[in-house]
Amino acid sequence: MARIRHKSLDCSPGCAVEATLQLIDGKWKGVILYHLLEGTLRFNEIRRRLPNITQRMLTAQLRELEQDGFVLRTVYAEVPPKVEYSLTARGRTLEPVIMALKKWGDENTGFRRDPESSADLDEPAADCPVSCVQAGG
Amino acid sequence: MARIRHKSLDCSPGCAVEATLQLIDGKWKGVILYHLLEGTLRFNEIRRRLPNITQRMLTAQLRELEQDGFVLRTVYAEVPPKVEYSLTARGRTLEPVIMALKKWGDENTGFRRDPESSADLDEPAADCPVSCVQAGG
DNA sequence: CTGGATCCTGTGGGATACTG
DNA sequence: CAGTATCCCACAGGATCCAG
Repeated sequence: MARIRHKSLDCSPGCAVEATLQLIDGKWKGVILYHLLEGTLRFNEIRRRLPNITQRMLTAQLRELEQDGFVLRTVYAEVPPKVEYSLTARGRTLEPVIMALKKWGDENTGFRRDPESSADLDEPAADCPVSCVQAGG
Repeated sequence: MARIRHKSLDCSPGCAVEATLQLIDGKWKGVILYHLLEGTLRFNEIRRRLPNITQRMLTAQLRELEQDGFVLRTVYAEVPPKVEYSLTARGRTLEPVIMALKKWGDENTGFRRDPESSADLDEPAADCPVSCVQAGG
C-alpha cells in the first residue's frame, strides 16, 4: 500500500474512502492531479498554475504522486534542465474522483463557472476570477 | 459555507477541486460522512465504527462537519445523554463524491507496485491490507 | 530550468483526565 | 453517554539559499 504518510487506516467499510483521501490529500495533490489531466506539464508550467506553491512543496508533492504511481517523471538530459510530468495509466483512474470533486466544488463552493455549462467540467478554464477565494461564510 | 480553515485557495481552475478537498480532509471527515450516509447515528455508534478515533477528534470532526452544514446534531434532553448525528440535505450532495472516493478505493486499495510497470492496473485488490472489518450496516 | 538542503512554524491530532 | 480541557509532539508545509 502507499506508504502510510499518516497513521494506519481504520478498517471500517469506509476504509476505502479514507485510503483514497490519503492519496490526494496534502494541500496540493488534488489540484496537481487535476492539472495533469490536461496533459503533460513541465515543472514550471505546473508552478505557474499554482502561484502559491513553493518549489519545495511542488517537488515534494510531485514526488509523492510519483511514488504512488500516479505521475510519471521524465527527465531530459539537456543543457537547460527539462523535466516533464504526466499521468500514468493508474493516475488516470483517478479522473472520475477528481472530476467528482471538481463538480461538487463548482456546484457548491460558489466559485462560479458558467452555471449554464456546468455540465462540461472536463474543460478546465484557463483562468480564475480574482475573488475566487471564498471569504468566509 | 465553510470558513477557510487552511490558507487561501489557489485560484487555478482546479480551485474547486481543492476547495472540496478542504471540506472533507482531516483524517476522519470522509469516513464519518460515509457512515452517516447509512443514516442517523449516535455519538458512540460512530465511535464504534471508527475504533481508532478519540472522542476528542470525533467531537472536533463532527463539529467541523456541522459548521460546514453537512451534518445535523440533535440533542435529546434525557437522563442518559443522547445525541444523534445525521446528514443535512447539503451533506447528501456529497454522496457522489464520497462514493467516487470509495469506488476508487475499493478497486485500488492495497496497491503500490513499481511505478515503472504501473501500466497494468487490471489487478484490483478488493481488500484492505489490514483486517478490514466489515461493520455491516 | 529544476530541485536539493536547511531552518522554522503552525497546527493537526494523539493521550489522558475530568464533568454533567 | 456525550463532551470539554490540557498537555504534547510529530510533521505538513513555508521561506531561503545553494547547486547542477
